[in-house]
Amino acid sequence: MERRVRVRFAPSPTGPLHIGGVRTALYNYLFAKKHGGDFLLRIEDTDQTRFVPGAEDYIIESFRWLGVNFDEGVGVGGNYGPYKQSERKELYKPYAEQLVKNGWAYYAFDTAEELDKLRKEAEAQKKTFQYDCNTRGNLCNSLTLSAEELEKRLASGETFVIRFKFPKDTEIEVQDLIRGQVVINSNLLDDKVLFKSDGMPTYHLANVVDDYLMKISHVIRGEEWLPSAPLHVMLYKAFGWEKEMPQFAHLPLLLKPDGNGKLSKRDGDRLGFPVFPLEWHDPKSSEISSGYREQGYFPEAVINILAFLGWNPGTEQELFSLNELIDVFSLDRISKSGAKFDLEKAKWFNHQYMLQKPAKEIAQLFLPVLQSKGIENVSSEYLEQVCTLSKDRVNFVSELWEQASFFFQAPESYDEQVVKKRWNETSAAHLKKISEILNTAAFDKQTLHDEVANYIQNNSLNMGQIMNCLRLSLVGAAKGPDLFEIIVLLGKSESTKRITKACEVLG
RNA sequence: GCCCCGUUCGUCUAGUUGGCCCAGGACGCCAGAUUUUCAUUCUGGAAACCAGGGGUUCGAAUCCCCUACGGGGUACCA
Repeated sequence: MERRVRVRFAPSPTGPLHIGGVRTALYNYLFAKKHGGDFLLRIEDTDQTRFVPGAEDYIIESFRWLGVNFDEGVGVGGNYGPYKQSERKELYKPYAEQLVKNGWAYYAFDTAEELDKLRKEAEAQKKTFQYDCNTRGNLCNSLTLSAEELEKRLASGETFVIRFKFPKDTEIEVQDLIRGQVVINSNLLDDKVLFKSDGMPTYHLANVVDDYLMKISHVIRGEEWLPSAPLHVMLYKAFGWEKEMPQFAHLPLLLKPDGNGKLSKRDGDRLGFPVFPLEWHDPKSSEISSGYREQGYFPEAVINILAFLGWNPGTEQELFSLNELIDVFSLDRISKSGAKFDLEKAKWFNHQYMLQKPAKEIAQLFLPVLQSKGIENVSSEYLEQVCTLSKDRVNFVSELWEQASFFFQAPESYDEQVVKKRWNETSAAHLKKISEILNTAAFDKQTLHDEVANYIQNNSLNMGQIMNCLRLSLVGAAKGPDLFEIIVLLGKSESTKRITKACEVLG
């Protein structure tokens, strides 16, 4: 029988979630929905020293904005809770001890300082110290201590960690849905700490135990986890959970757009694109990192951008809604190599959504911008029409002001380049005539166009010359949509007023 | 250092079983068209000899090996 698909996104709340994480979550979500399964949010806060206040809410808010919804987990509940590892704290130790009992793990009493020293010594000899099958026999642990000594130490409350005991000379196979089979020899692996001296499990233990208890069917996570996948596979074996072991899929990483290395938090503001879904105010440094939302990206665009960073549908279609992505998504179309973020393409995606979106929706988003510029009392119809005329010309709502401000305030100055090129001593006289036409002709786009064109033709004038002067007087620059659309929208009196003023100023 | 993963236009990538690929699409770039301007739009173009070198084969981007380069890991972080 097919197992029910259950996947999880399991971030640790150590700061804002970056887009690599968002993409991982997205792929999990798409996979779950594609197969009619469940998508859960589990918070992995086993490292108490790295906890950052606000990070958890940030994560939840990010996915709410993106429209990626969890079926279960922190913030939504479910039958397998709690979904925050710190709230499951008590549950892990028995599992670790079970492994000690059945010989798959052992207590270790070496202090962090002692191990540090060993590492430094090894380093001095250009070697690497590893706590493994070759060294554990010489260290302080339940494999080397006598039974009485061990008993004494445990009874006295001395702190310890529990380490996994890798068997010697074993080829460990990991089946990866993206990479195929990966094999590694156990002698190369170190005896990872499963349970820390502060009473918390490490990622490895908590992850495997929780995935098992939460009946996770597929683990889709970043490639940085591939090296520890053999450990996880062995843990399932050690617990006797081989049948319940999820399938693994390790995603390629998101790389810096320039240079080398994986995308980091710092890259965003350095290179002019956000690495976070939402703006993040660091509680400690009070540093602000920009977010897609605040930069004016549409959530649909961000989804689309991220989906295509490391995956593609194999067709030439590039624009997909979230639901369409669910339809066509599959893990075997994920590429193996890392992807660099392309800012230009990201803008293009946003532009595509700008084209698609109804003016009404854009108007809603533009309203706050107008208010910030002190523009009040604009009718929603007027605003909407401005958006209809202008939205195709920008990538972001925030650029709309630059493109369309003249619809709300008369030009204060006139682009000098254009003045120099187009305005001459006869311009004012002609514009006054055109102003008269505007006042007498039927006030619709087509009629106005024809009348003005007639005037220009009858007087053997240059179309470009006159039209550009007219535009200059209304807009103040050589930009904007169709001139007669502008005139009709601005209205008769405003248009003539602007023409008159331009004639006065420019002579 | 050691281990693992990867490598097709500047970027994202198609190319899954070797022949239809002297490699296709998209972004960006360049040119032209349209236009009263700017932008959109449309048309066209430059752009990867498939990391390099060896094989296997009648035939390889596609299979094998080596090298180089890139990335990840190597913590009582996730």
